[in-house]
Amino acid sequence: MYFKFGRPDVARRLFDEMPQRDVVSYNTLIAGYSNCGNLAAAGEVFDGMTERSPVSWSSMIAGHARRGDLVSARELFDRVPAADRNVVCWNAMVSGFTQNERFSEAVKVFQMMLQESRTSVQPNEVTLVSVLSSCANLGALDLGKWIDGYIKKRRMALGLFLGNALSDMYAKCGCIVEAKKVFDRMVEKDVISWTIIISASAMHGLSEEAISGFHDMLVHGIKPNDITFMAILAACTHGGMVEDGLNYFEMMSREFGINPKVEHYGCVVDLLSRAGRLSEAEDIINSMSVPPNVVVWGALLGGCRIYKDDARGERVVRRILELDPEHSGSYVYLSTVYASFGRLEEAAKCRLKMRENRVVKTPGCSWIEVDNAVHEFFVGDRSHPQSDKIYSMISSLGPRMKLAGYVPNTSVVSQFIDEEEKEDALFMHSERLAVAFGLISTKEGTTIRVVKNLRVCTDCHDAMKIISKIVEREIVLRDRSRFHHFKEGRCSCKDYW
DNA sequence: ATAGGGTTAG
Repeated sequence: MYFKFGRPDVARRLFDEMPQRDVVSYNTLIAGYSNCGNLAAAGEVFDGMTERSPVSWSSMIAGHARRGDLVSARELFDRVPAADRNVVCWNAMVSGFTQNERFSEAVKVFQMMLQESRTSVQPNEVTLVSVLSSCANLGALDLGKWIDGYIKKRRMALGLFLGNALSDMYAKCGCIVEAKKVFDRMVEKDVISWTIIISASAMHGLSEEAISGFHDMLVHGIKPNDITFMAILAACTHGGMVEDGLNYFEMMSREFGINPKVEHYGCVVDLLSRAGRLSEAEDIINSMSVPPNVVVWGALLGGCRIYKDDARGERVVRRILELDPEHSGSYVYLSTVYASFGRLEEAAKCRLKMRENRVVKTPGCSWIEVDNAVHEFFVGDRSHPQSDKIYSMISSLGPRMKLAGYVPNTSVVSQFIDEEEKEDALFMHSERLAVAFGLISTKEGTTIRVVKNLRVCTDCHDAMKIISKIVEREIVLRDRSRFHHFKEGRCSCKDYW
């Protein structure tokens, strides 16, 4: 109890004053220290134990994993006596990797667990929830489907946790119909279940469905939370429904008493900026009840780019660089603004400054799941074993794409403004590598599903549309914020994203 | 009695 009230010292005194101490008393102390992040103290108690139980081990593993120290977690895990290596120990590892965004390692641990489970442990609901979350993040649909089958085979109940995790996995893997089926099968639904469906609709550009989902939710007596409003605002942004978005933003505080967080302002500024209402967006930033961050200013900057409002853009860049001197996008944008005014010297200075400050951009990365394995590609990557085949597939597509009307978008501006900038254009963007690998390694006619860590650039978006047409394949590309379904030369986002 | 889990913009 004293741990829960933030008084580990009191808990420790009580422990020391106990006339007798058993394994459970030790475990309680370890768990307490672990939960408040004091792994040194937990380790000291753990090392002093003469007799340990599975609880002692899993508390220690989870404690290290929560702090992101997966190396120590792993070392401990490997030391657990076989008899004590129960399902909770495994779960601590799987969830540890998942919570630290090391999704493919989470999947690997799960697969190791399955190898072992034939004799000793079986995954339970907690394991599956963790792995499904990793699948959702990786876009690993095959494994996700396998887990769905496993749940059915073992006749496991679709409780709130498992149902939500399964539904979210389908949604994030691009199968919105399946996600809804799971939702419908669930006996009990909470605010998270509804939010998953609303945000799934938003991610797929189905704004009307998102809005009707929101109203259904209210009819069912479920109260939206701040995350639900994030989802509904994102739906309005993706659908260009500016007035609706502003109404929901109003409604959030007025009817539901939820104070907008910086994230909500980010959505609204994005909503207005994309629609070209730049001065309204800037007014909102200047009247915010919380200090604006880089994301909020960045959303306005995005609008300045689209609508070529260079004067405002330059102003916004200065604000961003005050907050984050390493913001790569701003340097790139600023140099473009200078270049467009013919101030080439200043443009060059800006690029130089970027190099001096060692501004690092997130490298573009895409991945695709083929035969239960996730294949990862970086910009210009040649490390894949089948790299030669991949590149020859890309070059063989080239002439066919040109014939079908594809014009590479190589203008200086487009190279500057995309997230992966100029020098990358000499290489191949990661999503093209992943799609090409999909083309050479899957059966004709199957849908190709690729996930990307950044947003897709205009040029690749055009290329994907053409490729879907000439190879007669559906390409589902999930980028950082939404899904693009390319089919017969068109994209589900209607080129608004 | 003490351990492990799901939703969030750009």
